[in-house]
Amino acid sequence: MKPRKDTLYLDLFQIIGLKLKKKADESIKVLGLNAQQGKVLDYIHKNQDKDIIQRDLADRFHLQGASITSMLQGLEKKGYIERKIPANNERQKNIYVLPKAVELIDAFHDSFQKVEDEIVQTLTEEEKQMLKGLLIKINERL
Amino acid sequence: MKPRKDTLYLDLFQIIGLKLKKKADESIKVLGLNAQQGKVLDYIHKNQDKDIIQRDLADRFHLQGASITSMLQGLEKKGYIERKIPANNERQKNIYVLPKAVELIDAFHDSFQKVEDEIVQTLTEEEKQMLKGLLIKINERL
DNA sequence: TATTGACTGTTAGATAACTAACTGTTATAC
DNA sequence: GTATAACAGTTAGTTATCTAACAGTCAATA
Repeated sequence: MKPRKDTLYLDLFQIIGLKLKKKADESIKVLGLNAQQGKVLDYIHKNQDKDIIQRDLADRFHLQGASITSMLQGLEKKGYIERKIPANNERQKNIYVLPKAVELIDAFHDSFQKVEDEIVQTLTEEEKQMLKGLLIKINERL
Repeated sequence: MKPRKDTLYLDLFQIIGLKLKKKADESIKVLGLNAQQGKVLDYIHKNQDKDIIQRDLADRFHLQGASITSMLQGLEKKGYIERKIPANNERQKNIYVLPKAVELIDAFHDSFQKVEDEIVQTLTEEEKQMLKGLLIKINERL
C-alpha cells in the first residue's frame, strides 16, 4: 500500500459539524422544530424590515431553492410564518414571521447560545480570537 | 428586542462543514459514490486485518447503526464489499472490501487530499499547527 | 442452568436535503 | 417591440440520515 497523507482537517470539520448539528437539534427539540428551522426563523425575524425573499435564505444558509421551498411550506403550514407576493415583483415571495414564531425566538437563542458556549468552553480568550480568525479565513476561501 | 450575542463559532462550523461535504461529494462523484461511502471504504480497507464490524463503523463515523446497515447494503449490492458472520459471534458481521473497491482507493485519496489542501491553502505552517490543536481540543470536549 | 439484560444488526416509516424539469415573471439584447 | 435569457419559486423523485420497534445472540447472575 502506498504511503498516504491523512485528511485531518477534513475529518475534524466533518465530525465537529455533525456533533454540533446533533447538539443543536437536541437542544431545541422541545420546541417542536429542528435547529435549521430555528436558525431560519431567527434570521427572518432579525431581518423583518428588509423584505427577505426565499432566494436570500437559500444564499445565507447555503441550501438549494427547492429545500427552502419545502422548509417554508412546512413552517407556513404550522403557522410560524406567512409568505406574500410583493406588489413590485410577482416572481418573489416575502417572508414574515408570525407571533407564534416570535414567542420562541428567545428560547432559540438560549439554546443556540448553550451550544456556542460548549464549543469554546475550554479555550482561553486568546485562543478564541485565534480560532475566530482562522475559521473566517478558511470560510472565505472555500 | 433584547440584545443578543451571536453564534459565530456554531454558524462557521456549520457552514464550513456543509461546504466541505459538497466539495468532497463533488470531487468523488465521478467514481459513482459519495464522500461518506468513500471514507467508509477507505477505513475498511485500512483496517482489513482488524475484523471490522458494523458497530465499529457506526462509532468511527458517528452514525446510527441503522444508517450503517443501509449504507453497507448499498455497497454490497454494488459489489464493493462483502459481509461475513464470524464463527465466534453470530451477532456480528465482519466487513471486507472487494477488488472493485480497492481499485478506487487511490482515487479517493487524491480527491480527499485536494479538499484537505483547500481547507488550509491560505494558512501558514504555524497557523495550521494552531488550528489542528484547537480543533482536536474542541472535538474532544463535544 | 435458566432468566434477564446487553449487544448487533435489520426493518419500517419519517424527514431534510438534493437534482432535474417545470411554470411564470422580469430584464436584456437585437 | 419582440425574442431570449435570467431569475424565483415549485414539483417530483431520489438519497442519506434519523428514531423506534424488533429478532437473534451472547454474557452475567441468582
